[in-house]
Amino acid sequence: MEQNLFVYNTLSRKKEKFVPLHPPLVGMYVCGPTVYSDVHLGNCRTYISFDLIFRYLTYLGYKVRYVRNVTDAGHLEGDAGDEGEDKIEKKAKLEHLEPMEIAQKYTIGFREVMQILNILPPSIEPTATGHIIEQIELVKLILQNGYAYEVDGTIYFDVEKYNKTQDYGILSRRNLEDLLANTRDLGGQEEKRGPLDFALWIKAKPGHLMKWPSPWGLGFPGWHLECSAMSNKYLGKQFDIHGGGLDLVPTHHTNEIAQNMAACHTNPAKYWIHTNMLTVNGQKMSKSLGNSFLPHELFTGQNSILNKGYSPMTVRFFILQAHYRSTLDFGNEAMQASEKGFKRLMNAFTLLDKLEASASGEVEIAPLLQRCYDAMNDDFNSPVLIAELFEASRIVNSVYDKSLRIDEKNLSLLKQLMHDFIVDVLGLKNEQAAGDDLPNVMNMIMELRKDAKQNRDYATSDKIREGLQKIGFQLNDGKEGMTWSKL
RNA sequence: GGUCGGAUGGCCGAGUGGCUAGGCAGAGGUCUGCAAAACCUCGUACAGCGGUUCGAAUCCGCUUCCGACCUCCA
Repeated sequence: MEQNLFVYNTLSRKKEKFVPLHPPLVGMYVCGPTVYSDVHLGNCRTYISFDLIFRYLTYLGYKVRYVRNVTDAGHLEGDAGDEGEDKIEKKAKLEHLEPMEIAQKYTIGFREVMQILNILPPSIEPTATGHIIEQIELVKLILQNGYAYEVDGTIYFDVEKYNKTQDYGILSRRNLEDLLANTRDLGGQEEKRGPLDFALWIKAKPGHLMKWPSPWGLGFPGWHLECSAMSNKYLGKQFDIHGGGLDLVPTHHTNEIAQNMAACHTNPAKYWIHTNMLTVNGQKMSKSLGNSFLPHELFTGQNSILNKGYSPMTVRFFILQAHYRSTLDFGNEAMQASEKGFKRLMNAFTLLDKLEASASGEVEIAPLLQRCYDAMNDDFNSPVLIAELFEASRIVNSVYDKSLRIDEKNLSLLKQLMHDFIVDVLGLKNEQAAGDDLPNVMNMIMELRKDAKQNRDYATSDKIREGLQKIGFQLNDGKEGMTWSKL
């Protein structure tokens, strides 16, 4: 179909034409959450962005295998190599639970949030603990190829040796000298040959709960290893897209590339895609800064920085109104703007079914449709797509008001356009989820009000309208009769 | 401190050499019993200072401010 998709590649820092390695198949790997706490809204932004990408690629007809992992072991507090405590294990000790109980709890919570935000499940959602064998095999391979060394049951990746033949900073565009010059002395790392070396496999200390037997004794895998092992297993040595948050570039993805290069002699992904951060007052949303909040708090409005709650689709719409590579600043004013805008869009989308075609028309939808494609083909530019959908909404409203005529052919094209891009590509859905009987009941009430109006009994007609308003329904008098919507 | 990125109208946000998105808020109008919605019109914004150019918000340089990464972070 449309073969003019351009994708921004972090490797080249340019937009590149998207050409899959094995069309029509597309392999995409996205770094998922570490399940030791609730995901906050900033995390959600990344998964919404990749959901958009997944949806659009699928819409274009590609057969996408989308792998998004769940990290349930190996992610340490402070990346001091082997000195930090496993995040999940730490939490488990605090709450007197099994580590796997922690992982289970937050995995379920994560999936719930994903579903509420209408984020499609990936094709495969592998866990680190489910792939210990694959990770051990990968460590063996890296050792064999001479890019790692063992110190008392812990295996380190030798960054400086790797950089002699490869470019360690290929993704982050930093050279080794600069990196070395800026390394902090964190102490407790005397085992390592170089300050940048990172652990592939870590010896379990006495009392460590999550550990597995390996050729080097009881231990557990390092954080970066799982993604290399699992992407390799499910997508092959080389696949099309590897993604994640921008903050993963300098460490996690840099080390991932080094691991794959050392083991398989190839950069795992052709296109590296990174999503930008969600900010609050210009600052990155993060747990440590204390400016993060949970999706649930946003939906209910129960957080001091929120002046009210916003529906999940409003949140999704808000996020899609910015391009994934730009920072997006969160604010109550911006949320309210999105809430109204989203309502407007969905209102027009609903009205679409009531439109009547004329024998001849004054609008051509084809150019508008092309602009929708153009927007998405330009590195998944959802804000521009949304602007075009508002243009479509204007057409819908004008036709509904009889100030514009549309013929049969263009009307059906318009219907297809709005459905495809709103529902399939943007993944938005109408939340006015009317119960089965509600439309009939509302029609009945509107009949009564119509009669009252015809009898010039405005006291009654206003009473009906105001009464409905109080319980959350808005009546709108139009030329073509009354419509209603949920407030 | 090092590396990188950004500064767009009241707010959020596209764009990136000429045709100056979009949403929200605001002003005026049409419609309406009144509202609401919808439609039409409007505000002529691109941190500052230089430079390149017929022409720059868009390219180059400098300055100021902000942020990200270098500790874990989507």
